[in-house]
Order: sequence, then C-alpha cells, then structure tokens
Amino acid sequence: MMAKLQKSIDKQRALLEATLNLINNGGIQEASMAKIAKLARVSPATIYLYFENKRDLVNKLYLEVKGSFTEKAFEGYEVKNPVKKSFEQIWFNMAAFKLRHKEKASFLSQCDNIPLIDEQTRQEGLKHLQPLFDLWLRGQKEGIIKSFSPHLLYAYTIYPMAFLMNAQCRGTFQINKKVLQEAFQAAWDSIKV
Amino acid sequence: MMAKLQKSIDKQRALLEATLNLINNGGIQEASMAKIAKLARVSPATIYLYFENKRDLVNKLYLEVKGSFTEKAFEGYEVKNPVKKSFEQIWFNMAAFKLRHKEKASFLSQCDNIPLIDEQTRQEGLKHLQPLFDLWLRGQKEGIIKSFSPHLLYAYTIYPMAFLMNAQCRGTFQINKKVLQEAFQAAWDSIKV
Amino acid sequence: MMAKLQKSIDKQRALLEATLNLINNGGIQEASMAKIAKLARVSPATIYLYFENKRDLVNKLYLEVKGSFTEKAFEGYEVKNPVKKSFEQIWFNMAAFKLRHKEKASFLSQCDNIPLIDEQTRQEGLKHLQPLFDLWLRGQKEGIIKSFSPHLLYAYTIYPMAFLMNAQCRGTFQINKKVLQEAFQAAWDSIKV
Amino acid sequence: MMAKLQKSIDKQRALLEATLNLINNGGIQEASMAKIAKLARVSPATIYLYFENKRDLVNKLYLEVKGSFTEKAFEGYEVKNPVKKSFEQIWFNMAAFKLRHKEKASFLSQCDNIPLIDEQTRQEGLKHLQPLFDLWLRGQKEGIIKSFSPHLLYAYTIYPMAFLMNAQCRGTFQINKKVLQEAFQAAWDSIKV
DNA sequence: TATGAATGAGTATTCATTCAT
DNA sequence: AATGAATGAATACTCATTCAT
Repeated sequence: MMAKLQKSIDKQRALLEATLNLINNGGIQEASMAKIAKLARVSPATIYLYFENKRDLVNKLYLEVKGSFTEKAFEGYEVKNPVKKSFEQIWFNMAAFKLRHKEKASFLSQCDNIPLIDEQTRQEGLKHLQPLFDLWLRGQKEGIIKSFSPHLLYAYTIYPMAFLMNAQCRGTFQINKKVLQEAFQAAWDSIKV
Repeated sequence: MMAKLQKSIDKQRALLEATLNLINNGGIQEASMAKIAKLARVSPATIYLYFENKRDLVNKLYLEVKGSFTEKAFEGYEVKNPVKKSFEQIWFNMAAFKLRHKEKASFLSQCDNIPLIDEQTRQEGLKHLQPLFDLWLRGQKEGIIKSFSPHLLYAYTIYPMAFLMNAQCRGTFQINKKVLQEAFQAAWDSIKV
Repeated sequence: MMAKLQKSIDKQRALLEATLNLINNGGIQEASMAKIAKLARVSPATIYLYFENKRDLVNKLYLEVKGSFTEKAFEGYEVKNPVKKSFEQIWFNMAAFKLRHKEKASFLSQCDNIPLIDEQTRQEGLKHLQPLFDLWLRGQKEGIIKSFSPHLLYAYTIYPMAFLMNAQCRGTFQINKKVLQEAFQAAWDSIKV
Repeated sequence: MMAKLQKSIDKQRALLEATLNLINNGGIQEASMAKIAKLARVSPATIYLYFENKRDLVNKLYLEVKGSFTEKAFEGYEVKNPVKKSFEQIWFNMAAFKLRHKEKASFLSQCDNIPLIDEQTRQEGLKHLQPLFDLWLRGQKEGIIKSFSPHLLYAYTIYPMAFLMNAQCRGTFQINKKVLQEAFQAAWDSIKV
C-alpha cells in the first residue's frame, strides 16, 4: 500500500537532488531540464507533473535545502539556555551543516544573489530562522547584544560563513577547528555589547 | 582627432555597460550576447571585435568594476594615518561606492559565486586590495587587530556589506547613516583585539 | 500498429534524403542544418533526436548510400562463376546503380575527398566491397589479373566511373550503351594480365 | 620602378597561397575569408580588390593551380616523338607533379567534384591539356590507341592518379617507384589497342 | 591601393516546454 | 502518472562582404 505515493515522492526527491547536483557543478546554466531529467532517470515531461516550470523547481529546491539547513541549525537548541551559549550552539550547528553538506551550502550561497529565486520564496526561507531572531531579541533585552536590526546581526554573524565556504571550495582557504573558533569569535564580537 | 580610437573606446564601454545592466536585471542567463548587442546598439558580431567570447567579456567587466571599486576604496587613503582611522576611511569609502553605484555593487556580489569568473580573474581583482591587507598586517603588528587570516578579516568586515546592499535592493531593508555607523561598529568590533 | 516506430523511421529517412539532396545541389556548405530540417519538414532540434551532430548525420548518410551501392553491386553475383564474368557482372551492376541513382553517385563522389567523412566511416564503407577484393585475389591466383595492390585495381576499374558520371551530370559528356561497353573494356584491359 | 605593381602581384600571390593552404587543411569550409586574409597578412577588405568574391578567388586559384599542373605535364614534350613515348613522358610528368606538390594535387582533386568551381572555369582549365588530346588523336590515327572519347581516355589514365594520391594522403596506401610503374602499365593497357 | 571596423544574416546546437499516447 | 518525441525560439558565435577613411 501507498507504494504509488512513495514512488511519487521518490521521483520528486530524485528530481530535486539531480537539480542540486547539476547546479553545483557548473551553475544554473548547466542545469538544463533535459539534464535534470536524465540524472533523475525520468522523462523531461515528468518534471512538469511535479513542478510548474524551472523557476518553480529551483525555488522549491531552495526552500527544501534552506529547511534542512535551519532544521540542523536548531538541533538541540533549548530556549532556556543563556543567550551566548544558545547562539554559540546555533552558530556551530550552522557551520557544521555547511561543512558537512558542501553542495547544499554552495547551492544556497549561489541562490543568495540570483533573481531566479522569488522574493516570496526568500521570505519563506527566512521564517524558520525565527527562533534565532527571538534569541537575538532576548539578548538585546538582556543588554548582551547590540540593539541592531536583525539584518545587521545576520550580516555579521551568519553571512560571512558563506564567504569562507566559497573560499575553501575554490581551494584558496582552508577551514579547520582553529579557524572556526576564530570565526565564531569574530561573529560574537561583532554583535555583543 | 582620434575620432576612430575614441569611437572604439566608446563602443567597448557601451558593451560593458550593457552587459552590466542586463546581468543586474535578471542574472547572467538573461544577458545573452544578442541582448547585449542590441542594448549597446551594435551588431552581435561587433562584440567579438572587442572581446574573445562571453566569458572574456564578463571577466573583463568584472575586473573593470572591481577596479573602479578599489580605486574609490583607497581614495584619500594615507599610509601614515593610524590603523583604525585608515580602516574607517577605507570602509566608508567602500560603503559609499556600493551605495552610489548599486548596479556595480550588485553585479560584483552576483559574480562572487558564479563559475563564469575565472579564478585568475578573481585573484587579479584582489590585487588592488593589497593596501588593505597591508593595513591589517600593520594593525596586527601593533596589536590592534586580531591575528586572523585576511580571509577572516575580509569575511567579517567587507563581505557583510554585500548582504545589506542586496537586502536594500530587494526592498526588505533600509540603509541610512545610523545603520552605516552600526555596521562599521560591528565590522570593527569583529576584528579589533 | 508500430505507428510510432514507423513514423520515427520515416523521419530519419526524410532527414537523410533531405541531406542528400541539399549536398548534391550546392555542396556540403549549402546543406545547413536549418535547410535540412526545413526540407524534411521537421524542426532543427528534431535532427538531434536522430543524429549526434552534422558530422554524424553526413557520415551515417555516407554509410547508408555506400551500403545501397554495394548491395546493388553484388546483386546476382555467384562465386562459382569465372573471374572475368563475375567482374563484368559486378562492374555493370555498379555502373547501373550510378546511372540510375545519380544523386547517390554524385554524393558519394563528393564524399571521396572531404574531411567531413571520418576515416573510420570510410573503412566501414569499404568492408562491403570485400567480395570484389576476394574475386580479384582469385583472379590473381589464376593468373588472369595483374598482381597489383587492390588500391590500383580499384583506381583503374571502379574509380573512373565517377569521372564519367560527373562529366555526364555536368552535361559535357553522354553515357550510352556503347560508351559503357568501352569503359568496361578499358577497365578490364587495365587489370587483366 | 614597378615596385607598386610587384607589390600588388605579391599580394595576390599571397592570397592564392593562403587559400590553397587553408583549403587543404580542413576543406573549403575551413577557408574563411577572414582566415585567408590573416594568413596572407592582409586586410579582409583587400581581398576584394583582387577578387570579386570568394567564388572568384577559388576559381582563379583553381585555374592557376591547373595551369601549373599542365605546364609541368608537358615539360620536355616534343611532338615528333612516338605516341607511346610521349604519353609516357606526360603521364610521369603529371605523376611527378602530384607527388611533389601534394597540396596542389589534393586541392585539384577536391575541386573535381564541388559545385563551387564554375563549369566555365573547368573548361578553361582543360584547354591547356589540348596537346594531350592531340596526342591521343594521333595515336588513334596510328591505330595505337583505342578509338574512345577523350573523356574515357582521361578517366582511365589520368583520373585514377587522384585516387592513389588521396589514399596515400590518408595513409592507407604507399606510392613508390614500383607502384608508379604498375600504375602507368594499367593506364596504358586501358587505352592501347 | 589598402585598411580596420562593422555588420546582418547565417552557423550548429540547445533550451524549456508541450503533446499524443 | 508517465513518457518519448517533438518543437519554435533561443544560444554563442562566424560568415562573406562593405564602408569610411
């Protein structure tokens, strides 16, 4: 039972994975619908049973990956812990995710600046970060974190990771435990009061 | 009269500008050679008188824009000034450039992650930032700046600007003088000892 | 019904025919993929469902035509017949083919000298002529045919037909039964002991 | 004095040579006007001072090469010599030319079948072969040579050389003195009474 | 005479998408 | 639900030719 539904889900998953892989090896222009279909062992026409068009496919992929990222980010997070400790935990969770799932991290950073991702999708992707925003708010109330806009806090604590990841992917930089500690230090210093 | 040479330079400039504009409105996939030619009021074949191919065109544009960015960055910079003051000056120069030339800033941030830009070009583009790297080194020797890799310093002081700019371009964030001061504060705090 | 398969075969055939016709009227440079598609009443993209690229298309066409040529050449050929009679039969078969299928003959002679045809394809095309080579060998063993390389035998018995065909196509020469007999006489005299 | 005229002739010669070389390395489609101009160290526009268009250029080249071929063919030819001896001399002259000037020979054989060469040009190119036709006529009157059309005689004595040359160029056949003697033997046997 | 710059039309090939089955 | 076949429009790039100088 449910075999059909499962098969359907499998196919959708295969398509998303194929898209992710292709985009990572050569950018979005390398990920043609034909190639995606081939890599997912599916007919090109089948893609359109699951997704409206290419834009829809990429946007859904974006949401999916962003979702798995934030899921990992808040793993083990407990609201009752002190602000810095919580932030530290989330930050290292995020770093761990990016280091472990380089393709996903690379994909997300590719999406950061391209117009193919709808504004709506972007907002949707941010929603799951709410706990982090709440944490920052608490930190600000406690006088631990600067009273800056969450955009600023994000820009100076989370966003830099992407740069370091990209540099590492290009082979011009090596991330290790020491670097990670330093990065966190910089992140925290930038927003702590 | 130099009329011919001038005309030639004008055309090259028109092509670079057209490319910049098209890439900004819709990403690189929207910037086809045909559209670029049309926007520059030139035949498609003419592009190839000035550039080897699309990759060459985009890379040259990248270098050109990066060049104008760094030129602005070090405007009025004098090595003899104290580290923090110098850094502040450079930082605000960069911010001013990004605010004034949003298309250029947006283009550069799009290029950060696409494979179309050669690694060599990227390195070439970084060369002009050498004075900043030197400044950081001096700051580290003076015990003012953390002994981190320049990659880290860049990731936490310069790179975040791109995020804020993009957010503003998308209309989800508003940069003003106060925000700018806060951003600099965060940048400096992240790397100062 | 096999309707689908048949339709597929028909389309491939239409494409090959269109290519043949276009190459014959104006050489290979006149046979653009767009024209081929148009003449075959098919979209340019459809060509690539059946052939890898232009080179593949022309090479496959070459093999196909060469195949139909050699098939005709050995029609009614029986190994047990005497050498001269067999050779005569094959020779006139070939001549008949070239006279009946002038476009094919003309196409083949155009292909003799162009680099678009792969060496491998050329060899492949020769394979079906093996019975003729075997016949010559027998003739040489029987002391009837000169002990020359098959290349020489081919050059002086088969190859000249192309010249006569081309001359006739250009209207500068008329082939009739008498000429045909003379041509065979010349061919045989050139290789007989 | 006459420096200008000489320069002019040099340029025309350079253009013809460039065309010959390019056509030989990759066929006519590889010989674009731009490449020809570059190889001849001349502006593309300059070509049109000497030739009407590409067709004209190739046709004039054809005539030029054919001319040098026939010039060589009748080198040392004296009408008073016996028919067979004269034919032998001309035949070996032609073979020597083709072996020594492979590019020219290859070019001529490429031209044999392509529509780019005008019929008029072809006829013009044949004119210089008149002494050979006269020789054949004499041979026929003397009862030494078969009473066949000159087309046939040409097809079976001269044309086969092209096949052997092409085979050698492709590396599938080796021409040496013995082969040459055999080839002449075949040629003569095919037309002698 | 000679040119470098310019071009519109063309090149082979690929695209995202749809349709008949 | 799923597909292989099909496609018009687009892709980057090249062509033979011309024009202003």
